[in-house]
Amino acid sequence: MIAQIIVDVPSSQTDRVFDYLIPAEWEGVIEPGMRVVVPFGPRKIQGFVIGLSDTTNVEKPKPIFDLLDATPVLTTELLALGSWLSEQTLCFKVSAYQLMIPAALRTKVKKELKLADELHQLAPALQPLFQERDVMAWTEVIGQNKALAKELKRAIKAGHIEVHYQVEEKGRKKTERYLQLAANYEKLEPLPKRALKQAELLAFMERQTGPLSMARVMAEGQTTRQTVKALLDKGYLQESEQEVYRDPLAHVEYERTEPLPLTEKQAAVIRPILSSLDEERHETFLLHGVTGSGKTEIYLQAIDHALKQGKEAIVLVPEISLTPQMVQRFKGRFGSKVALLHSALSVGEKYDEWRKIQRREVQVVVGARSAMFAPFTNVGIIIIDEEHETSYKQEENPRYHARDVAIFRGHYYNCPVILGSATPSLESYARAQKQVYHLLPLTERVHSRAMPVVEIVDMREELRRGNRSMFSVRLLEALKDRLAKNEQCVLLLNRRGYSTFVMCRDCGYVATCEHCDISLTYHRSQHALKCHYCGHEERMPQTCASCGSEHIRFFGSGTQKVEEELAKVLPEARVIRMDIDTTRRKGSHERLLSAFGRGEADILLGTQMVAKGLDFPRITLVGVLAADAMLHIPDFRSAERTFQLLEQVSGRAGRHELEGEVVIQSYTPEHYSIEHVKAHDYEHFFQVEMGHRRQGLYPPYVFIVLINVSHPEITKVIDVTEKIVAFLKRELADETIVLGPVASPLARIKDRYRYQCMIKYRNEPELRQTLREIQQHFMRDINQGHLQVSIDMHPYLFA
DNA sequence: AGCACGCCGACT
DNA sequence: GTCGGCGTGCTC
Repeated sequence: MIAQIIVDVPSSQTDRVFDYLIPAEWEGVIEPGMRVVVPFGPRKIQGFVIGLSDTTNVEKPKPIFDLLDATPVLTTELLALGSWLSEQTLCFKVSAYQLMIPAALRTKVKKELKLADELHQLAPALQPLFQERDVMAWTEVIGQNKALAKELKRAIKAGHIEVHYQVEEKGRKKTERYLQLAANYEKLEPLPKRALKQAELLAFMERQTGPLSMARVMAEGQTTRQTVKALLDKGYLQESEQEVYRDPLAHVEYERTEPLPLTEKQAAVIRPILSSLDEERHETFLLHGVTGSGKTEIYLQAIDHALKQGKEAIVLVPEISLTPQMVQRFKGRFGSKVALLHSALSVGEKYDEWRKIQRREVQVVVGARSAMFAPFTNVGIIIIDEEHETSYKQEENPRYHARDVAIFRGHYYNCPVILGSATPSLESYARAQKQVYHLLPLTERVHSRAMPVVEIVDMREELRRGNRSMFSVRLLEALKDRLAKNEQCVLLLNRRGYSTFVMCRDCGYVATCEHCDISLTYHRSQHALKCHYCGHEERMPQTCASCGSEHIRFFGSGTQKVEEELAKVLPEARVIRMDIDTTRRKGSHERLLSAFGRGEADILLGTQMVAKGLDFPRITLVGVLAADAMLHIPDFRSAERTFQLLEQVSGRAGRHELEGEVVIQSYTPEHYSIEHVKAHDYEHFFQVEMGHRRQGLYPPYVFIVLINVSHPEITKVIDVTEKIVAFLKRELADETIVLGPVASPLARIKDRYRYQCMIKYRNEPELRQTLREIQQHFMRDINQGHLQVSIDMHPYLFA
């Protein structure tokens, strides 16, 4: 029997099937989707079995060396998905498969040296190495001593030392010690009279019905490790290891919730979803529901419907740790049927959640992007909440979008896919208009609550009137008003594209990174300058590096600065600040939010992270300090992102009985992305933005491919990019536009120069093949040189 | 990716 | 003469 294997060597030359012989004892045991260890050239490496066959063209296939899994880690469906994904995103097959398994299962190949002869046979220089042991890690010897390495090589050749390859898994299952009485404990010699503690423990154990974890024995039996050990040693107790799940939410209690009665509008929207479920028909729905319209309840009831059919559900939410309230709603409704997968979990915790899914111990997974690969086998419904969020696109290889994966799986299982958003991406909304997706509009808030009133303040006018502070008169008034009424406020400081850089006031010099062409960011806590791309760090300079002037200052406004200003103008206000600095520690996000929820602060001040998912009844004011910060980023989606952010954050106000108000400060209040927030008019914004896209030839009117080339030498980069552009112009259709080469917006990162070119096309059936040829053509340079060519079939980031 | 094989310069 | 530099090609 032959196993078809994708080896764990991410390179274009090994990106194909290799045939291996299945040893007789593993016939019928090895299945597609399992990981194995195989000999590959002189070494041993990991591989994924993707198929079985009776025949092979290989003359003398080598046998599989070892088996890593008892059950497949990849289902038949996931194997197909991986293959499709590698074609779509032009990544290696093995990279696609690695993506689908938890990090704890990734393996490392360890190279070991083993003494295979008598110690004295070895060259004298080598003997000290093997004095105490006969196996050692290759890394211990290599690289530190050239002469020694030479001797080693000779000894290996002579057969005195053998090289072994060990494939090792990174994560371990967590086990706990369990204790129980030994079967024959009554026949043992009685305990000595003075062993009072031991006698107590024995009595305690006699009262138990089954094995008890060590932790519980100590706590409930009021005893210590020494006492336990004494009884173990004497044979009264037996210990066993039991696997336990690391439960990230062990200490959290969830209140059980029941389905809420749906409003008429909600009922109208859920109907087509349920019939798609009942008819086992794949369909992609775009649920366009304004903030506060009750989208989540629709998700919950649709999932419930799928579960009742004995099926499973996958739910994606943007960076789940950011929305504890969302988690609460899922856990509250489905309890232990839910697994959570998000980036705040440790490697081990993620592995445990993944295994719950794999063993069918849960039926619902709620998670971030990668949760879309949950190894379910009977998916009934797939939901992507806040579908416009850019975090659903992975910005490293494999550059995939979770939405595309969702639709693949939806097709496979003939089940509905729901994309939900108050501000859908233009691509999705355009598809809904073309009836590719089924549009489900939900235009009213539940209980017909009013959308918050939006006021836009022109900050130029404010300046003309002599107000140089960062708060407009209107916003300050509103804040004071809420403080007086004991209501709560959210203040958003849009920091994206607006970092704190250091500039000389005399000559205009800006401190930049010496490895990257990008300005350094000032970090107050360490009084240092940092590069956000390579991590380079330097002290804040006293004088300008260019002209020597002492008038060097940092510009830009951080949340800390706003907090200080706030303390000056509203000293009585209690402020919670939420940004990268205050939420870095695990769980701090939840802590800050629940403190705010308990009313321990009046103002929640933060960056983008306060815009999403918050639902507190006492929030009646939302202030946006600089609405246009993001507008000037050179990205065709900047208007779309601005509108989305403003609309999202507006939605935090007045979600319950109290009415909400939004004050948006802007230097370009007439811009359509800001103006249309006023009437919460997505439809109009969409029309205007589509006009711009058509004019500039941007998605959804065309598809875009971004090719980024980087190399330490700028001449090489330009040369390669020019060749790529010339090739593409020759190969692709006349209507297709190839732009470039141009320097990337981040022209240098980590001492590598970066150039890019862009393809805009409508119809190119052979495109992926053409791009593969580029990868092949520069393979040599990529393999040995320092050339990198990255291809993004659907870019969201143009740096 | 590694690793071996193979062909040229500068050393004991 | 050999050691070791790295370009080239292969791994079932």
